[in-house]
Amino acid sequence: MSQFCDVALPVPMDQSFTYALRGAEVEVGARVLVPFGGQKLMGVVVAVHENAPGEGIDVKPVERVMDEEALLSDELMDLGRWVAGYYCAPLGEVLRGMMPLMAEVRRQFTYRIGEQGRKVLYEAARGSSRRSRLSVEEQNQEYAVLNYLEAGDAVKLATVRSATGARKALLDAMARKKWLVREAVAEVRDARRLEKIAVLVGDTSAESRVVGDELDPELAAGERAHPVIQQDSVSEIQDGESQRPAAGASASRRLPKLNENQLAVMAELAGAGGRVVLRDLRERLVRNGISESSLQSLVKRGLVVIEEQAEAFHLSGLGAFGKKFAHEHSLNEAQTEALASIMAAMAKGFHPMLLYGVTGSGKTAVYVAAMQRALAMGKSVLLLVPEIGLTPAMASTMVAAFGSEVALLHSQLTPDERAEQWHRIRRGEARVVVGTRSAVYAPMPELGLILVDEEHDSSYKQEETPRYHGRDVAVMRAKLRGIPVVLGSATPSLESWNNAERGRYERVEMRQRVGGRPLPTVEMIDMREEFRETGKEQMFSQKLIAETQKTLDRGEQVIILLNRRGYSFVVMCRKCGEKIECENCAISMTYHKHGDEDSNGGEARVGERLECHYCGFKRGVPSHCPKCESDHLYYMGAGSQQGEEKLQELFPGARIGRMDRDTVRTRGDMERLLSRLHSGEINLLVGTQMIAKGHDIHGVTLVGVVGADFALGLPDFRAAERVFQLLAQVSGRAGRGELKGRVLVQTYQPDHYVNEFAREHDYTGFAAREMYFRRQMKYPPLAALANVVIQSEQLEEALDIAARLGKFLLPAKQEGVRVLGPAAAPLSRVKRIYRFHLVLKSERRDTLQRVLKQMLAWMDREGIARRSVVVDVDALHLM
DNA sequence: AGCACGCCGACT
DNA sequence: GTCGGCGTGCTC
Repeated sequence: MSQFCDVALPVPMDQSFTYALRGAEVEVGARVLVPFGGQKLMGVVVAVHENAPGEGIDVKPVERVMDEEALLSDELMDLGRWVAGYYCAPLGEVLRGMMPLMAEVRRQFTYRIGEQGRKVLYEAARGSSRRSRLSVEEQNQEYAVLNYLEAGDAVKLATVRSATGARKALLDAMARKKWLVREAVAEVRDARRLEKIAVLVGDTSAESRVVGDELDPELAAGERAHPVIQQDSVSEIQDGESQRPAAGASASRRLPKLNENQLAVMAELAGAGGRVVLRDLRERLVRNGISESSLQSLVKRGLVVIEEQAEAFHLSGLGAFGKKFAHEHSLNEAQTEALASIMAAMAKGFHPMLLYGVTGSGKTAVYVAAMQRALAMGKSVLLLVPEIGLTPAMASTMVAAFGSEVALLHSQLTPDERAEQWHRIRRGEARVVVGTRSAVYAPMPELGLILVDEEHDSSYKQEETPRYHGRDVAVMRAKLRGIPVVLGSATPSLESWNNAERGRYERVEMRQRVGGRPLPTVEMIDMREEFRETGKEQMFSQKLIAETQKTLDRGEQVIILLNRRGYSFVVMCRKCGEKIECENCAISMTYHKHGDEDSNGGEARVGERLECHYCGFKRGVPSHCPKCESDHLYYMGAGSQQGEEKLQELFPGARIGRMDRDTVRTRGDMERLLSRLHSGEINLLVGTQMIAKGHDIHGVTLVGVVGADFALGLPDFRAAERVFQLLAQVSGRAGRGELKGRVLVQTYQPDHYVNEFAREHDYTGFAAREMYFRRQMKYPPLAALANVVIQSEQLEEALDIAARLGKFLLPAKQEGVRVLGPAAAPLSRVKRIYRFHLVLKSERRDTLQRVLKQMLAWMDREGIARRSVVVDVDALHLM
């Protein structure tokens, strides 16, 4: 039995902490609750050993072992260590992000009366009053608290508050002046939601907990007709409290005479397989005119027991598209070949593949087929998707194909639901996991295949510590497990493309659309020429307007991409040239004309406003320039809201819908909008890049692209790649049905290579051209890159740290690390925080990593707070 | 990060 | 003399 364990805690420090076990047993990968600097924290055991830490360290005991066996497998622990090392993030923070079980620990405080408090109370009783600056009510409250705690027990915050009405701040203030003693406690609870089910006796499952007294309060107080089983074989969460199994269930089996209603209840239960969720059963009984007392009698007689089990997971709103996917889908030749390659890889151990398939080539069908094969081989499968909420069709396809074997992990789950799914997966109940970024850590037994859909999508990158890339973690997980990983995309990231070119990934191509449908033709509309001809700055060109009209007249559908939210994204004063910026950010505010929260059939109409798209700050629309008082305010730059308005004017007969973050907030919004598109209720859709995401709407034959080349001017080495991806993806929405599609791209730079390659659907050509630029400039994927962002609310502090880091990094240049900056970040101030940055590039990733680690260690020594320096390894953008 | 401790200025 | 604000440094 070991004496000590090292624990990784969710604090921004690159070290673990040693605790005494005092006889407790614990495995690496288990969670423990430990005291830490006046708090109680949940951490993960990273080592168990006999080595007492050095002199002067006051080793404290582990307060509680939360898991008897490892919650995180060796594989996931290794993955966590890799993520921490690669992304220069503290292991404890990485591990916290790997298990969404924080809902199971509630941090709390208790308060009890201190010596000083007793003295105060004693003096008050003798009539002497104290001087205080507090209000009379607050003083009274203080005395109420002292009175309440007089017995000396430690009482939870919530209890003190409900008894005396004292706020937390008041209690903390009392603790500070030593009237009270404050202590951190942490409550552990099971996050699984439980539901009651009625079970025909003889059908009890070991996983359930019988609570038979729920239906009849008298029964609970009096004699029980059957023994109560307290059986909980699921041991992830040890309550630590008494939960021992009682004697087995020997249900009394005198067969009494049952009346008609009771027999009906029995029949109903039997007909449903002997187990029915109580809520549903009650509903059915009511419908059949059977009173609940019949059920109660059966419970009393021990013929039916009420158990609790973890509630079945719920899939909301998947009905709309659920039927689309046939189980036995016939694959075409390219799909069959792709499937064969994946299946061949299953025998090879670690084997990364790039599935490059043009839009509409049927990648999803290949995924499903591969997943079914893997399941048949007894393996479980992980499918990562960018954002489930944005592509409900993917979710419903998976549910249609895999039913209750699938667990969906998406951002809209509550912490409890997330924990519940996590346990379900770990128990092996869900052998198919479909989820966003963090699902890459799903605790899957027998994981045999990982698929990453739309692997180029930027939502795979976490934009806070640990700043990992879900796709890259997926590849590393596959490597650690020795299994294949498939990265699918119509527009692969240059990283993955490069890996395929170098032979590190097997490349599998699907160059044809399913059903032999052609890719749409893509035409550029030169907006410079348009301006010369019309002399006006128009949002939509004559040609796009004419073609839209024709398409609508033919009864077909049109999608128009306008990749900016709001009405106008710059408000400028014509007299002094001042642009209205956010108070908190160095960013132009966007004008929203009547903030229509729900223009797609909704009611809410908020007044017009200016909005900052970075921090969310909103303000009213000024009538005068805030700087020079002139009233010549000028609204520039059209967003989707204005696009919708203009289209309404141009096509009064069209049935227009809008898809952007203002109109689509939840998955439900998205589903409703898509279903109106599918039904043809909407025939003209305008929106931001959301509309480019994998939607499969057969009636769309024309796609218009407005102002996409604006992004080419951004100070970002990936700008061209982003625009190409956007053009290719949105083009992919056209011509998915019987009729051929057409794409019209309005641009001021028709000769830009992005536009030229996009016109020809030539991803390969684009990649080669772009790779040349990256090679010359030593940008990824031909160099490893890290963005080091210095941030502080104080400008001087930010400048100072930036300068010191710059100086520290000077010698790194000798090691072949290029250091750009320090310089103001392109977003020089966000949410009141000033931002500077340094960009580090190196052809050797290990060198870059070493330099970053040295820098972080040096910062520790220098006392530079880690929160003021963000290290973003493989940054997707340098803003 | 979050928290305790300690120094200082403000106010009774 | 007392209170509370905030900067500093530590957490096994």
